Amino acid sequence: MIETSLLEQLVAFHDYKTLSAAAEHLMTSQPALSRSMRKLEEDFGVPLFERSRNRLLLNENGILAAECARQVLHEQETMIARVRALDRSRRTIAIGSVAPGPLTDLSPLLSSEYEDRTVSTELRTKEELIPMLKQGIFQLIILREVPADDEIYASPCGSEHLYVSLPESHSLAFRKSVTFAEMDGTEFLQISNVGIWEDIKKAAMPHARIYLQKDNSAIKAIAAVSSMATFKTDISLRHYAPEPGRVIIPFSDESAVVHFWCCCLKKDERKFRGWFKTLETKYPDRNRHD
Amino acid sequence: MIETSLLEQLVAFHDYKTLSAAAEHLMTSQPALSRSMRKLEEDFGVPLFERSRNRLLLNENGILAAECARQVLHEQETMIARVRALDRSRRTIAIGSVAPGPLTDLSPLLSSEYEDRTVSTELRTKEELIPMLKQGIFQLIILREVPADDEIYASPCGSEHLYVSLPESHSLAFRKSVTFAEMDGTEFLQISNVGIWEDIKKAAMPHARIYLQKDNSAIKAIAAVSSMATFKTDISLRHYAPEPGRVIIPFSDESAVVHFWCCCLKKDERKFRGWFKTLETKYPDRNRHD
DNA sequence: TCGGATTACGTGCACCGTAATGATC
DNA sequence: GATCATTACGGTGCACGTAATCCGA
Repeated sequence: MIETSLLEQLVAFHDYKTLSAAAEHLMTSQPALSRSMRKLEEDFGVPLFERSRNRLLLNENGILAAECARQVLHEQETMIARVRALDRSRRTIAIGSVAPGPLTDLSPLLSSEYEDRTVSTELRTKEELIPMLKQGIFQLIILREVPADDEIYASPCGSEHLYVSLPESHSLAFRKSVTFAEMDGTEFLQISNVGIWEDIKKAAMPHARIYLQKDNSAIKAIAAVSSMATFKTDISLRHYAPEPGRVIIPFSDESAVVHFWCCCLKKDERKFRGWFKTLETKYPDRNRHD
Repeated sequence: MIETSLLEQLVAFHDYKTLSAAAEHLMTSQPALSRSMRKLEEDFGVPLFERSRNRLLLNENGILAAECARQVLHEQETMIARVRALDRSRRTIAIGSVAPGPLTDLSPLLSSEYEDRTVSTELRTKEELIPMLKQGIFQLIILREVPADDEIYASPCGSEHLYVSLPESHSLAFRKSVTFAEMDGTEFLQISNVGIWEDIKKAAMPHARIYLQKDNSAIKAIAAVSSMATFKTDISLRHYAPEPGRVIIPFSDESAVVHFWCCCLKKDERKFRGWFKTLETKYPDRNRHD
């Protein structure tokens, strides 16, 4: 068998045409490279070069060998990349969700459940999440429902209730609750992407004007002092400090409450035994489906 | 990059399950292998093993690495085989022909033209020869005609005339020539495969009984003393001694004479410049087509 | 004379094997 | 006690770099 370093040197010689240029590029000496090429020829067992006194050229065999060597080296790199990628994936839990709320609640929990692994989160549509779960891109996904898929295990993981944040001066600021119908036509400022809430709001308040802003602290500050309505949820309220001079009012509509399910592949259920136990404790079954 | 020897050792460990067994198989020492596996881990940059105090196991990464390594090693072997095959092919000239006659004449000529290469010959049908020429399995082929193919160069390389060999006692033994019609229905003994002559004989003498024999010296001896007719050609007569007690009579039919063309790929024409010059000298043009 | 390959030569270190140690069954 | 991996240690070979040589443009 032929050592990888020799193949690299062959490829370098093929690319740089002279031993000296290749040697420089490889940060080695010309004689070392010259010897390597001899050894390579020895290992292949066939002549690879045409030698004149001060010129070394690849012959037909050598050209083929260099081309194949490049291929083999590429295969090796692929191998290394694959192993490293596997290792990385073994050290992280990737969780995808249709909404940011449950991630806010669950990712710290996940981190403490699996202390040696890092948790990465991503927002996606349900249509994207299921195939990505199957491909192993995500180990866990959070949906609004139990998917009709017998490869997938699901467990309830809480709910989220939509609120509106209004300046105290707003005409509805005194209310205990509001309806989507009452708020339809209002202008909202919204920070960042909110997944499925987008669709719910669009459906329930077709005339609302929602200004989506990137999650940028400057904009955030502006929103804090502006008189525009913004959205909150029970989850976000638990995690972030209330803004002074504003009142928080729940939407009373049924569609303002969403229940979530945390899913994994059935084949991975054992791996996440501990995690699902935690979920069951934290979110005692309303209507489990598993 | 990772040295090939380390990958081989990894694969051996994967196969043999313990360092000691793998070390024995690799004809090296246990400590050496232990160190190699550490180095391999270092090179991959990720853990490949689960180590207990006196047990070494591949982890998930390691298993993937071993599987990929096996693949890479296989690629390497393929590379080596390809280069060696190319070298071999560069050292031999493979010539295919529709008939054995021209090979008898030409292969010694080829050998002396290309002293450093070995000549290998094969009998095939025209339908097989042309694709095999294009695939590089043959560098030269001999056909009865100029192929209608603009990738192929052709040059005349002589002709062959069919004769019959009869015992002196035969009723036609006194003739200066015979016709296929006169010989139709005769029993012939024929040594070995003769390519296109087969078809010519079958077409011209549909009632002849030709007993094909393997090229076996015992049978040859029998043929020499038997009274059965056999075939000869001007080429075979030039190369092999006449058989005593027999007369050699040419077929006078037009189809008993065949002209041959030596062909190569146009792209190889330059490589065979010298050879075709030799042919042109030996077989001055009757009706060249190139 | 310069650029490039090879040969000559001395050196260092990387790897090897033996032996010892540690650990588990 | 047997088996297996790892650590320790001393020795050797091999591959390296420098320098010298040779050759061709």
